[in-house]
Amino acid sequence: MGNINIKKLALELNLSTATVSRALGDSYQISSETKRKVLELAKSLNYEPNPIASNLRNQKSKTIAVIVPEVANHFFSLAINGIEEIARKRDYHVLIYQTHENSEAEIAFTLKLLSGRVDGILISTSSGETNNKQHLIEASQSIPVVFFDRVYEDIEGVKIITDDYESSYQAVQHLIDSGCKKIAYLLALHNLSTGEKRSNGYLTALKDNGIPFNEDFVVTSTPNQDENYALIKNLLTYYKPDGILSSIEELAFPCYYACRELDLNIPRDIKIISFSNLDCAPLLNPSLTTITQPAFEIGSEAASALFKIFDKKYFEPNETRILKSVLIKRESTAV
Amino acid sequence: MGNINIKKLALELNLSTATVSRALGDSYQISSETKRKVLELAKSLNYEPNPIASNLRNQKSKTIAVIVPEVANHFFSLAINGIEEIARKRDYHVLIYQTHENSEAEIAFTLKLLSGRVDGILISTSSGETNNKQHLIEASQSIPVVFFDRVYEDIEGVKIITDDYESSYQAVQHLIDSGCKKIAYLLALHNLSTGEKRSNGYLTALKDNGIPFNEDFVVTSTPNQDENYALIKNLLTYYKPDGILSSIEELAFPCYYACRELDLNIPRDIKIISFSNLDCAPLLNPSLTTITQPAFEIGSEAASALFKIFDKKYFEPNETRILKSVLIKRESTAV
DNA sequence: TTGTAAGCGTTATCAA
DNA sequence: TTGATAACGCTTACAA
Repeated sequence: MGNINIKKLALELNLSTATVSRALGDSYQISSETKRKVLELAKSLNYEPNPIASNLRNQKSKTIAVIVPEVANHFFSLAINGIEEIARKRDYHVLIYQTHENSEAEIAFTLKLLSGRVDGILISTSSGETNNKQHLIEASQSIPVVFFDRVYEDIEGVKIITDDYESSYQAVQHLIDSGCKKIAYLLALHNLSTGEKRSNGYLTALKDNGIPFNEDFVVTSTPNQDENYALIKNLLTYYKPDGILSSIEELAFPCYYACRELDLNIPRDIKIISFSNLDCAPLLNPSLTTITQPAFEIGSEAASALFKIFDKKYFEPNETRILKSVLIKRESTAV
Repeated sequence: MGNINIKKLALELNLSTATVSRALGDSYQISSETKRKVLELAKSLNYEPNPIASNLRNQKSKTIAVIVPEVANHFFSLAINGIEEIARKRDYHVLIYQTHENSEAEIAFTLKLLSGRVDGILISTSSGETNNKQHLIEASQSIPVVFFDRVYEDIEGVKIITDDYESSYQAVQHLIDSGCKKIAYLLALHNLSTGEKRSNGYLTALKDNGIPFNEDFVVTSTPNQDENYALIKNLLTYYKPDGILSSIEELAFPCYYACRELDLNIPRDIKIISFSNLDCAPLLNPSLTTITQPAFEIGSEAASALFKIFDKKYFEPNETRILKSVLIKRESTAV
């Protein structure tokens, strides 16, 4: 089972471990006859090389780490799917770490990974309160790191993101075109460039349409879902917006529930758009207009970028790849 | 960064590597003065021990593997979430592998993992056509393995599952109680005990209610989503069931779409229940009656069981933990 | 074409 | 309380 190793193969065949190792590696130095014998015995004994020993010797782990806020989130699980598929093609292994939006956890994971456990890191940053980036800088100085979706623009590194500003702008424009005058914004990821761009899209679209900004219409989300629900209900009750743009998927459902409870009809009384990768969006009641990010592609692009770094050992330090999201108009913003 | 090791610390401090190692491990044999010096230098140089070397020496990887059909599936991503949380508490690392329901892939992953890369495996089996289990038997003979949700009952091993038979039975009973007479079953996982139990629940509930079984009402799902959609449309068009039980989440949406296209009203013309962990079920149009499995708990229970095996080095070879699913009645089965 | 031996970074045994 | 050394399983100069 697990405990058959090169030494035993060598002993059995009256060869040196070196020869066995080379035969297994299909080295040109070894006679085909020897290769045949070694391979035969290896197969018959179900020999599998110990990757840990080989990693130690080769100073690489054939493993990459993926650090995300949550696995159980449509966007991230799709991204992981994309990452895993690329890693599979290269025979790499994928370690998963969840931060639950906790910076401390993110820092701890990141630093622990810099000593050989992985050859590279793919990270979508947590949006915890403490705007701590030192660990990200250290990480990218020490091993290849690719940032995806949730990034800090001011950190040097390869980044795979989407056109957040444009998407957000376009969404607000769509709300305005559909007749909305009082557009609320559910703010999240505020300390990240990702969130900042989404906010800017909202603000600029308002301005370009001559709609004055009113901070009462901005709800800042919290890590607590109940609290978010209360905040949204409060927004709907006291400020009565006629349109909502939610900057993250997690806040779309609470909007629906709050509207139900307050007996507001979507889209008649209020129109809703959300950044979201929910595949049930078309089946909701009413179906939800979404800004949908190419989550799978973000993952596979990020992984590909990482492998490109492995291969070339050179890359533009600030290469950024921007993928396009799509605004899918559905009933929740119907006129 | 990555390349500071015990040897360098030892050199710097004029100590042996043994002493440094012991100091870092807080061994009782080391004077507190020495410990202080070592720890201080280690911290100042940002030293992190190389886990690969330590793994090789200790013959354990502090890593577990999770093998699932898909990451981007609500059930599995929740289960992974549960697994990750437990692993985190024990300072274990989690490797993810997706089989995409491909037995070949599952076999390859499993066998590759038996040579030291991981200390244990958590697996939810793929339901590929070839009913190949040899690799699972080999795996559990060689390292600790815990099976969850999708299992073969005839393989020895620790299993975490749900009450599939009862859930399925109860769902059909609910359909019958709601007035359905022609109940279709969307069959999946047929080669696994999991699927078999769900089928049996369906069959027995029909029998107990004096409803003759009609094989035209059973649709066997395929890996191809378009084909599944066509099969369901065909079922609805030609056999006109008045109730559907879907044995997997993936087939619930196609049912909704097919009903829309055929202008069938849910629940008036046809009632639908699905095994599902979709959190949008209550917001669908109409809201979907579901059998919801405790996905997160299945994951955390499975991980806990694995760690129990690590700890005790002993366990009942066929210990099975059965968690309860819940039938949540919603509009899709309203009378 | 094959063998010897060193070394990857740790840890544990044994001796001092 | 500390040090010398071997060993984990594999790969690769260097030698034969």
